[in-house]
Amino acid sequence: MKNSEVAKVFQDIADLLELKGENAFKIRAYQKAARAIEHYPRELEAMINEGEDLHSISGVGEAIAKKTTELMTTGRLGYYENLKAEFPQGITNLLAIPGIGPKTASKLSNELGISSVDELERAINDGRVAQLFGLGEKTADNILHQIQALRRKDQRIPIGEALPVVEEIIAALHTIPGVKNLTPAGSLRRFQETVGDIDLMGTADAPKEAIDAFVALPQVRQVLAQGSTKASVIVSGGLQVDLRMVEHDSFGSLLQYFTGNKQHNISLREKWRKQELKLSEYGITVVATGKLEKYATEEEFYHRLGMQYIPPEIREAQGEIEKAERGAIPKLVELSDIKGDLHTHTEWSDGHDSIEELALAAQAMGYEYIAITEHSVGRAIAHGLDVDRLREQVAETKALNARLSGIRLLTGIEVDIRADGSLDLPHEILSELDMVTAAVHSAMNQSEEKMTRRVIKALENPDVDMIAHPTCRLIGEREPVSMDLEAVFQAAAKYNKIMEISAMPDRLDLKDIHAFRARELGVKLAIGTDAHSIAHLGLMRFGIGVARRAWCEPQHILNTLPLAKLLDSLNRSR
DNA sequence: GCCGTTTTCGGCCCGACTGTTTTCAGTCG
Repeated sequence: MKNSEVAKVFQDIADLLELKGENAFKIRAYQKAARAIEHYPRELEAMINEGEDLHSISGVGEAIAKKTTELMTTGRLGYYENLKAEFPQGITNLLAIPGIGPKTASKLSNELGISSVDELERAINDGRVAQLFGLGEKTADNILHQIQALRRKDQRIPIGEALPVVEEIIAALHTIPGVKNLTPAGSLRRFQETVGDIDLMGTADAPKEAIDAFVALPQVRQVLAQGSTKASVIVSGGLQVDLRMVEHDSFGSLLQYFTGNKQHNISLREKWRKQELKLSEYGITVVATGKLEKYATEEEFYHRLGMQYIPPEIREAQGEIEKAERGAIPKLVELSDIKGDLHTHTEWSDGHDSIEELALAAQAMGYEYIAITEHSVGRAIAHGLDVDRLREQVAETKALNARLSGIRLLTGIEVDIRADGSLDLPHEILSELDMVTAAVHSAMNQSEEKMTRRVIKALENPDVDMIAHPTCRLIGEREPVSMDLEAVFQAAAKYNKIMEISAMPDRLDLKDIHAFRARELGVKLAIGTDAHSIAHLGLMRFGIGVARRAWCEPQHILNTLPLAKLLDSLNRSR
């Protein structure tokens, strides 16, 4: 059973306990454990099989460890089954509707016998919901809107789609006088792979007037809530944007408060509450005196607490708070550390631009090198190269190297790994290239055992330097292939091969927690954009986001190396 | 149910907005 499935069971238990009116801290314990398990970089199933202790996961104690083991070994959980039997089936679906919490869901179930979204919609339409004590016309109407919105949008959107939207809104808000410091917060700032909504922070001479101007922007389609310091709106495209404004001198505290993640903030507040300090978006309040200290920057905020600054991408309650107190937060890799792109396509296969155009664009970005890695012959649909065309293309690349200065083109290929683990181009040609990247593009539904053997066989092949987009997932579209990543990483470490972090926003593959684990195991990583056009070279920042979430420093990322060292590291001696 | 620089019990983050029960509970992030 996958970690994500276990996490879902504990989240469901938390929902049911809420409906039951259980102790709020017990509910929170289950929610916290569910999140911790979902984001844990190793599969719990393997840990249990190897007799490892689950208590090492923060938030998992004796009871939840025991329940996890029962779930993993028997496929079911008695406690969960009993709990479910106490409620009508499907009732937790009501909790997924914004505005409906446990109290409202219970009321709907107990007084109107509602246990599904469809039933709820009917009850609103015939007026029964508005008549309930404590609810009313307005509430019923809001719920109906939320149900309709829920059906329109498919939950979370990839960060690659959200970032351009927020950048457009920021540009629009900059036209409001007295507004400064506009910055996305929340999951977007932490570079999580998908975001549910957009949290936007800013400061203003007069926050309330800025909020009023915000809701009047032409992009705003619907105003969900509006107060003196915050507003929530739906913009065209259906995305929810929450704007929060404070006065300029509190910006650091505001940004810290709303960047999260939730557990990072809760841990921090709990810790300092014991020291009689209250942390909020307005600053730090000394409880004894009631004095509020304001912080204009996050750096000052963390330093006041005797901690190093913690980069947003690693604020995930994964030990970063303790490390920051010891001064042990590493210097994470940055976009400016990147010296080149190791995964690009040109018009020779399915790319848009010529080799020269791509080379000049890379040079303009300050890169020292890019690898040209077309598809191989097996990818007919991508106009993949056979031996003859690849030789021609390599000849053109080398000619360009002779002509261009300041940028080095590496000859390469993104060669298909066939279903049996062999490559679809022969050693003779692969051995002539600067760099060989191998990737799975077919037979993706193989069993975990087969797929693992297939990829490990490619790693064992001396011609291969790197595995591209290792799990082949497309966020929101295609599930990752079934593969024992732990075994693959161990093979990659053994043979000194590179695993790619694909910066393509709908891939981000390896994903954060997998890159984290690979780094722990000593696997070399590289960030590639998989650029199919010049514009795609700019996607590198998304790969940097993943690498930072995986606690990668420059030395963990191969394409931070200058050209000579990179060539040494590839060690192909040709 | 978890956890420990108050360590095996007694705590457990903080504030904003909405609608309605008009002083506050419910919900959200």
